[in-house]
Amino acid sequence: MDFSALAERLLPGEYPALETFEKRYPPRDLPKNAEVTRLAPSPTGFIHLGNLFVAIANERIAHRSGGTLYLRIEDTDLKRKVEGAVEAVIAALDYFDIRFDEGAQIGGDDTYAPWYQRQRADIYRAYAKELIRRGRAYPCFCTEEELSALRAEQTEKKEVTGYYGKYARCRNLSEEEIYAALDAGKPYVIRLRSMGDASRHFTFHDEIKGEITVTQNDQDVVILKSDGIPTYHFAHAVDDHLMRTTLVIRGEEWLASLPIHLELFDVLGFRPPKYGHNCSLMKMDGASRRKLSKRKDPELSLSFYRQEGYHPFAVKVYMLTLLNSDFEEWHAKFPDKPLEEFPFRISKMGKSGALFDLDKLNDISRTELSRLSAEEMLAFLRTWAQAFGTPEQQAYFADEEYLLKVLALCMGTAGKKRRKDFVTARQAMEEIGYFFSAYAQRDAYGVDEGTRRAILEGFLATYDPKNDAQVWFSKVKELAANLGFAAEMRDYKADPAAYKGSVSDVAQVLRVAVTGRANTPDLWTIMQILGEERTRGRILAAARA
RNA sequence: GGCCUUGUGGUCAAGCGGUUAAGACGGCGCCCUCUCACGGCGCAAUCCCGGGUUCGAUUCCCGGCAAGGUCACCA
Repeated sequence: MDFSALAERLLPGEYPALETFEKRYPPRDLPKNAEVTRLAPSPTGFIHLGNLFVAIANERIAHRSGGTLYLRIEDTDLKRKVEGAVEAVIAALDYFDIRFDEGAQIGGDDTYAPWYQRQRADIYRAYAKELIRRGRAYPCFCTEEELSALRAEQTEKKEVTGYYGKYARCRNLSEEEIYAALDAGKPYVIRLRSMGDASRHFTFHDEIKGEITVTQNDQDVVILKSDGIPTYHFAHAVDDHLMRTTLVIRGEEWLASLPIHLELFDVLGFRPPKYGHNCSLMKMDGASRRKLSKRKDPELSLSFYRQEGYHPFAVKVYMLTLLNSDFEEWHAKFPDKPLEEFPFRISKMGKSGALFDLDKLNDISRTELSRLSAEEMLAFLRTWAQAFGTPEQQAYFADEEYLLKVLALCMGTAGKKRRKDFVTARQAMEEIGYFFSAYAQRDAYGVDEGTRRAILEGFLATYDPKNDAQVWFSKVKELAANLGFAAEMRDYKADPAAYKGSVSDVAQVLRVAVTGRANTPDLWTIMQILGEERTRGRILAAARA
């Protein structure tokens, strides 16, 4: 068969010689061990936690090694295209400090552009044409129906499904048959003529998984779809070669198609990049674990963390904790060092899928937020409240001096003991609500009505906002003693039966009256912040209730 | 079902032939204490199963089993 003629018929016209691509996209001039990595999302605009997970790994490795991270858009499937998606992806990653050096909408070095695969159609076709010329690719006229019938037949016979070997009908079409089909205007795809044997295994070194056993590919995969646009597999081989990617870190769902990619690199005469297949994030679903799914799990969406008000830094710390097993220890040891200084290593990445643990994230969030100054916290809360807070919460920012005092109390004084009251911005805003408005909740006073009134009225009788904490508390103790409560905790503990309760019960009544809560930070300070008028008002109201 | 990957407490995990099998989260208890939070101390809880190899296996080998992934003109 005259393959050159066939190639001309299938992909007519002049295409650049393949060497011109090699010249146009020369090897990169980078330091010895620098890695070139990339993120290659499809333009759905939806970027989830799993993407972030892989993105952080790619970013860290590229930049730790003095290499390059670029953004390529895999828009070969029109159905996935969403307007504004690329900007959304860039913004979402930027929120977590992931910056690209070049790529779609980045504006860096554009030597390796275009970054949208649709704009590279001619490049893929040039390579496909060459493959046809060499007899390593061929047109396939099978229809979708025929293909699914084939699949059904294979399933029935318990054989491996797919287009391969004797099942690859169009692989051995005669010249006459091909041209007849072409003349009849039948639609077709271009398939790879695989030379592999699926019964043969070889070992492959994966940067994350180590030595793995892989079978050869024998599938005659589609490389050019009927619209002349390449499939992922083909575009991956061509682009990652031409864009001079050195390391591909991707989700382990790609591991199964690795043999295809390796054969493609081989038939194209390219040297494949190094690969690292990253385990995916899992979630507990009943008794079994499964991959996080965007339909079922709101916490997979990055917008979830924004809406809840998780600090991006905390999310990043958590991701890093899962990504590199020794990160947590390093971060605990050097909490003030920038994350960029952590010696991130691909060899430290885990081999098995980690279960996403919200408890752990919350703990990290608490710790990271507690490290913020009150001013930083305020700025963080303000940004969140503007987008997601209630109008009432937004009004908290009218008096920032007051808010600052509240935050300083809830976070502890810098340098001294830190509190960890805040997990997320949303929760923090709710937490401090009682400083601003009549609290919605009212926890139990823990004493009978008469006692409550006696405590409240007794407190009011000697309350003086000018008293310092010591004096204030000694008055509370005195009040406790007068009403039959133990003024000292140890007295109470020594002989509980001798008292109605302890000073803590008295304080509890005051606390609930003023804040509505059984648990708050230091009560004296709360009264100081609220001021005399509000404090008296609340206690009075509680005494009369 | 075929193929691939993975299997250390509830979760994340150190570990690489000999350990009282780290640490963190969560749980529980105690201390501190006006409550909470912080902090400190402590407790419970783990090497998937069966065979080998070896003086000795969590660690190496083989076989099960379980879980996950994948089998498109989607990426």
